[in-house]
Amino acid sequence: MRCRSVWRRRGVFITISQPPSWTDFQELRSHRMTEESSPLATRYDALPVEEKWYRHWEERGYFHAEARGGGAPFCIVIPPPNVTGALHMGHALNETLQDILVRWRRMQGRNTLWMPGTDHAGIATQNVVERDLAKEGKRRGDLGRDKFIERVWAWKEEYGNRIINQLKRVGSSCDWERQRFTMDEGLSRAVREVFVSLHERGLIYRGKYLINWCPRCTTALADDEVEHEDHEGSLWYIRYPFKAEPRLFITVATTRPETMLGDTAVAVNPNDERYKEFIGQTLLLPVVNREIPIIADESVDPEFGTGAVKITPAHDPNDFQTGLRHKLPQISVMNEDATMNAAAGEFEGMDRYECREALVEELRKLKLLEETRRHQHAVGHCYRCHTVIEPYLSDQWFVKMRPLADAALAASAAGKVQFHPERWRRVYESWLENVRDWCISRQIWWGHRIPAWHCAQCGKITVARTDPTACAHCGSASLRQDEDVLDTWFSSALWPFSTLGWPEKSELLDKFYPTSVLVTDRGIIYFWVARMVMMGLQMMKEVPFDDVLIHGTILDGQGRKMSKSLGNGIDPIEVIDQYGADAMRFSLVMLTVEGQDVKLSTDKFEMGRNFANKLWNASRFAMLNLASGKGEEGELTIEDRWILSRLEEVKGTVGHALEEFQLNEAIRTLYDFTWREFCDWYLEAIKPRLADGNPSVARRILAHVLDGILRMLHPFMPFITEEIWQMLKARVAQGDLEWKGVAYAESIMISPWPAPEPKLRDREAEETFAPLQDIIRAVRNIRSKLGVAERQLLNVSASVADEAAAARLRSQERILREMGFIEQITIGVALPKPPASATDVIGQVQVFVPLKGVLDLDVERDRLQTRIEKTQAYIEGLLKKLSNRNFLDRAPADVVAREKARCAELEEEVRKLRQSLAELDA
RNA sequence: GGGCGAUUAGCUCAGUUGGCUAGAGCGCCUGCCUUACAAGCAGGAGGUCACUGGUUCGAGACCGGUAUCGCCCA
Repeated sequence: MRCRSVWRRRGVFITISQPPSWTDFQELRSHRMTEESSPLATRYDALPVEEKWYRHWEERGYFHAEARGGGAPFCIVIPPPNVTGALHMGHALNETLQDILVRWRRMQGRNTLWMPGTDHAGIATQNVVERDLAKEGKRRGDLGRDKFIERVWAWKEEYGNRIINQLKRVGSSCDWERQRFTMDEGLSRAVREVFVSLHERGLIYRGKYLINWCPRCTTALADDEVEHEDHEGSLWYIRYPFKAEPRLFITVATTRPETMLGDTAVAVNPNDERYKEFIGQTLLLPVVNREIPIIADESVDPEFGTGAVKITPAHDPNDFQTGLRHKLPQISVMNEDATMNAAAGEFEGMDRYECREALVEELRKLKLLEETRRHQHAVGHCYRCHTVIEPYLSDQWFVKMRPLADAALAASAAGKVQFHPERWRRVYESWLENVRDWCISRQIWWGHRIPAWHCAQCGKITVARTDPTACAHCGSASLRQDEDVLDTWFSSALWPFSTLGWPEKSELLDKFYPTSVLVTDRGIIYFWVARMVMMGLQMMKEVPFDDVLIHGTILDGQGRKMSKSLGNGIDPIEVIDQYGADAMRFSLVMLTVEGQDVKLSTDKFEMGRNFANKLWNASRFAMLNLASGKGEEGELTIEDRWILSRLEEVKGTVGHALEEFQLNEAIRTLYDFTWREFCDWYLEAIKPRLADGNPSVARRILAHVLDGILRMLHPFMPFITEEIWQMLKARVAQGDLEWKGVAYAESIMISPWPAPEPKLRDREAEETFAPLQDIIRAVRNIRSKLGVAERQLLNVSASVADEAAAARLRSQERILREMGFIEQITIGVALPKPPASATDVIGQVQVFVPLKGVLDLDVERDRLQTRIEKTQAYIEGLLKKLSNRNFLDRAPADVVAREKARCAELEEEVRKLRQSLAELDA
């Protein structure tokens, strides 16, 4: 019967007698508890609790905020998830952090609005619906624009709320009554107003430029929507013959031979001696036989390839700029789907990669291919579909970024937008410093259609707030609206004010703009955060938020990003089903420190589940004891004073950590306090007082401290804290157990946050309690090492330095006896060591535990020897320090004094331990 | 090429202005049915704080350099 836990752990019975397993025992016990003693199960069951309270909160309207509500405003706008999206761990973390801030501020009495919603995710959503259509063998062109958009709306109605419902499972206390969508009428009006307004100010323009083109989505993309990846490719060395003497040639190196069909020059560096004499001469473009000049341009790197580069203004961003400088023709050789067009001559109709192969083969035949080398280079991919981007020449709409970016830079420089952690400010700033104009038009159908009309008569464009009937320039009625829609991020950039009612006058906007905090991942600092700041400054004349909290990215157990293609994601909904939302939230916050990435695996959630269970059982214990009898007034004992003082400190630490966005520090503090102090020491300390049947002030303190724990934990673990708190509230009301007049509201989520009251710190109690803990631990250690059962009552004597110390310790005899399972304790000055005693020394106190017949001399000798060695090692360190003249002279006096005192104390400890060791055989 | 981050116990991570013997969770070892909790309790083992040079009375922390891994930008 000695190794049951082993059997249970291994799940195998290895004895002949087959004793009952632990699981059997547990079932029996929990059955007894639930049936006879308490309606509370020994294991916390999260799911029903979470479902119940979320519905309750929503029904009571606790999430709802009004402009006229009391308290200083606190507002967070949600980073709108894609309407096509499904909740992933990144969302779960993001939601959790926002909900903590929101619930905390709400409890503090702030007028708190958490504005939720989704964005229409133009390309992504269109892709999803097109895939649906493809199953029916149709393409969007078969439906036509209007029918297709109807279809997308229908899809949105059916599936668009999925992610919202998933956010609710996390516990998010968003004001759902105010939920918005970027394609809403109101938000669409905001988009249109901003577009027209920026156009009027000359900050939006249209033009033919080289943009990033996704041939699969057949749309333009913004610079930051292109993901660069290093690819192992080739560098082809191609000979371009001179027109005047075709046997001579210049060799150029290129990674993209197919674009040579659009070459309009070859460029060399003007300082490159090798080529100086050829500048101005004419080459014959191979295969095509077009005459192209050799030009000189500073931008050419003489070190790259041969130092001579082909210039293709219509298919390369650098060449485009070079082309402009030298007024070169722009010859586009591809169609929208990256097949070759008529300008490619014999290659027309081929895909760009087919063309590459065919062309290289052709060059080889012509003996114009000099060599091919392996070459590592960065290739841009579409961030939505991962197709290789084609730099492509086309008419697009742009936002002129320089003036907007400068304003955004000024705002961060002036400290109007604070990043947490602060280092992200530089990331944001360096993007703004280098940003190029933003291509905002997309050649798709799902999105905000650009409010610009092309006149068939004069060819000019009319941009208007209301649909025009006549051209603003010539009055013609033959107008056609621009086919393009706007980048989804254009509407997202307006989110902090468009959701609050802008461009209408709105009380909500007046009250809550600028919002308080933005919580997001570093991945969208450019896409979204910077653009919101720019748009906020342009349209509202104020930054959209004061603080930006950048949290880490969730990675898998091996440190890789979670992705569908790797299949390494953890589904938050499955985690919630298995462990509970509170457990998930707790674990995520425990693991996420100051914006560091989080390596996650499902077993990490056991931490949260175990803590929830611990809290549940501690509360269960409290409920059982608060159910009977009233909490009488009376003298506070040492453990009461101690726990109240500890609670006070925790209130301060947690509040301070939250102010500093150190949510991890806050939850860690609460975890340690709840488990290591409240459960391990306070609950254990008051058990005898509760059990002896005498009315006790302990009940009041118990209720009070639990209340404080629950309130502080509520933002982190909203469901379990509400469940327990409601029970506590009922007990407190029945038993008249209020302490210090703390009011119990209707729900914990609208109860006041525990305000720190530093004057309630009781340092004397903490200083008294700590050595008591040490003595108890010493007795436990002796028991454990010498094989004495934990609850076997012992007689102990404690020898102290003087009568005053003895008196102090005697006054705390009760708790020593109760927690140390001591029958009789003798406290005196310079007591002799009883025969056959185990010993330990804690500061000035020497503890003797007589163990006649039990004491194993060898074990005790080892124990003391180890203690002595460890203490001695520490003393040696201290002595070294204290014998250093420099330390004595230069370290602060209090540090020196502290080390001296510590050293003396430890030397005394060692002396006593040595003496005990010597007496052992006596 | 530039920037940022990481490197601390077997694993995952804390360690806030430099100062008690570097902590936690998981894992590991010993013991435990202890009327809140075995998702637990009590006790314990386990660390050249990546390497290197420096600043300092004192460095896991501050400064310089190196290495490895990761992210972002070009």
